This record gives sequence, structure tokens and C-alpha cells, in this order.
Amino acid sequence: MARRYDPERRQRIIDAAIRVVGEKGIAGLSHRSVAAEADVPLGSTTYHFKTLDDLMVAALRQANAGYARTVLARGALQDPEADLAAELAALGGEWLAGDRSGLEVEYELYLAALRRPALRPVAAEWAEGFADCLALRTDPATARALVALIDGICLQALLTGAPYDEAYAREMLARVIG
Amino acid sequence: MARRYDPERRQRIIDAAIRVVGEKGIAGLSHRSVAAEADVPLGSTTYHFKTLDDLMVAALRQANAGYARTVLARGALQDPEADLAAELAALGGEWLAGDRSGLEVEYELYLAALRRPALRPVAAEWAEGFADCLALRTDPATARALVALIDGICLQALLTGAPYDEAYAREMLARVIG
DNA sequence: ATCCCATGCGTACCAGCGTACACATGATGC
DNA sequence: GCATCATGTGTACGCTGGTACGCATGGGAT
Repeated sequence: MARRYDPERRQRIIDAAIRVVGEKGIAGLSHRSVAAEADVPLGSTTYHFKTLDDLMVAALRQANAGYARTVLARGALQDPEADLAAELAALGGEWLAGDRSGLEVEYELYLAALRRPALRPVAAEWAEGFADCLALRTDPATARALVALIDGICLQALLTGAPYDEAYAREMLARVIG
Repeated sequence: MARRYDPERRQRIIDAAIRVVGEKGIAGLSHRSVAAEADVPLGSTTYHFKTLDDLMVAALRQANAGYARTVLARGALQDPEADLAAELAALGGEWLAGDRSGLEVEYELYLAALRRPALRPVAAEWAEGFADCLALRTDPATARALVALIDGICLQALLTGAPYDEAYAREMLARVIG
């Protein structure tokens, strides 16, 4: 790829898109709103991302990478000695305690895949990557169920606004691990 | 409520809204698209539902009622003799086997509550109603976890397009029940 | 030095949107 | 009957959106 005048331009647009989704939701995402947020002209966003789907793919991929880092940072997940249920419950706490807007953006883009075929592969990457990571400590079927349960618990917390109950999460995750 | 010239009018609009969401997603829902689908003039939709949020609330409430019926129809859920995990796994099969578009609509509206405060109480009604129903056979905490796991499994199936594995669902639900 | 083209910019077009509002109609209470 | 008002209809306005397209600019190949 040839060098560009503003090599950060594309990245700035992606960052702006994530902020826009955080503030106004996917419904508020448009070429214009992103351009304004990134402080670039309209033509620049349409040049780098022909369609909004392209932009959402890039945004979801970046958000996924961020959460994947938080998973990997919790090295204890690979440690056979560590309590897997407790580690996962703590991970949920890290995501759900305090400011939840980041996780909201992640889930909003993740769930948008329901209707946007372009996002499906990226959403699947996340779910499979997470499951593969967990499969190192259990079997693949259990790993998938853990991901499903974590998704469900996070969604319930986000939808109801209820506080996160780490002890409850740990107990239920432990039951699935068996 | 006074009688109306077309007592079915409001209901027809809600049904049309559900069809529109099924075909084009929430992004394709507008007063005009619903009016066209219901074969009523634009003014009629705006009269019955001042905002799209109002319409979505009505649509989600109706979709919820439909799924609540499928839960209650499975009377075995109340039977202390029946295998709860098997019953729930079969319920998932009923939802996910064959045509999934109905469940897609349900989840799309359900998840829209993430960004639309007006939908949150309705989404919460569903989750709590389902959990209350299950709590008759277990404790409240386990019931909530079962709802979360079912949500997660359904979402994974819808997002990946993978076929529903009832035996797997039954096994994981059984582990949560303990 | 020169040319090419990826990159960046500005603007204009048209379609679809929510909303508002004036008017039509017929059920209901008196 | 008749007045009243909930219900139903048609149309117009202003705004925002995606898209297209012509032009500007400067890095890199030749």
C-alpha cells in the first residue's frame, strides 16, 4: 500500500465511528456523522469506506481486537491450576463494572450481524476465537456453552441495567464446566 | 374505548410492522414502509402510533406474547416429573428448527432495547416472565441462568446460521440445573 | 523531469424520512 | 336530529441520508 498524505486518516475514521455508535447507536451512524466526528470531509469517509457496512466491519473488528486483548491479558485462563469459572466471572466484572458504554458498542455491532451478512464473519470470528481460547481448558462443546452463557449474562445485565453479580456468574459458569 | 370504523386497523398495522422487520430489519421500519405493508395511508400509522418507538413497543409486546404462548403450551414445564432440561431443549428446537425468521424478529426487537429506553421495560417483561415461569421448577438464580444460556445459544445459532443441536443444548441446560 | 494514479476534497442530486396540519367521516351522547 | 369528537385521510415541508462525480494534490515509478 502506497503511503498516504494522512496515514492516520483511515484509523481516525474508524475511531470516530466507534464513538458515534457509542453516543447515538448504530441508527445514528452515517457517513456524515462519522465525518463530522472525525473532523474530515464527507468525501473522505466515502472514499475509505464505500458503504457503511464496510465501516461497521472495520469498527467491529477493532472492537473485537480490544476485547480479545482483555481476554489474553488474563493469562490465568491458560493456567491449568487456576479456577476457570472464577477467572471468567472476573473477566465479566472487568467488562460490566463501571462504564459499560464500550461493551454496549461491542454488543450493538456484534448483534447487528443478525441483519447484516457482511458483519457475520466478523461476529463469528469473535465467538469462535473466544471459544477456541476456552477450549484449551475444557472441551469444545463446553467452551461454546460458556461463551453462550457469558453472552446471555452480559446481555441481561446490559438490557436490564442491573448490577453485575460476580458470585452468581461464577457459580453458573462452574456448573457448566461441571 | 369507543368503537372505530375499522376496529382491526391498529392490529393490522402491528402485524405489518412485524412483517416489515422480518423482511428488512428494524433499519427498514418507517411509518411509510409500515403503511404500505398494511395497505393503509401514511396518516393512519402516525395517528395510531405517534412515534416509531410506540410501534416497536407494540410489536415487541405482541411477539413476546406469541413466544410466551409457546412456553405455556409446553405444559410439561410445570410438571415436576418431566425432565426440565429436555423440555427446554425441545422448546429451543421448536424455535430454531425450520423457519427462523420469526425468532429473528423477536431477537431484533428484543436487542433493540439496548439503545431504545422505551423498549427496555417490554424486554425486561419477557426475560422476567420466562424466568419466573422456570423458577417454579428451580430456584430464581438458576432460572435466570437458564434464560441467559438459552438466549446465548439461540443467538449463536442465529448469528452463525449453524443448525440447532438439541442434544448439546439439553446437556448444557442440565448442567446448569445441576 | 515528467507522468500516473492513489488519495483527498467539495458539491450537487434525489430519495426517503418524520412531522404537521387541514380536512373528511361517522359513532356517540344529548 | 344535531353537536361533538375520536378516527381516518391526503398533502406538503424541511431535513438528512447515500451516492456520484469532477477536480486538486503530491508520492513514486520511469
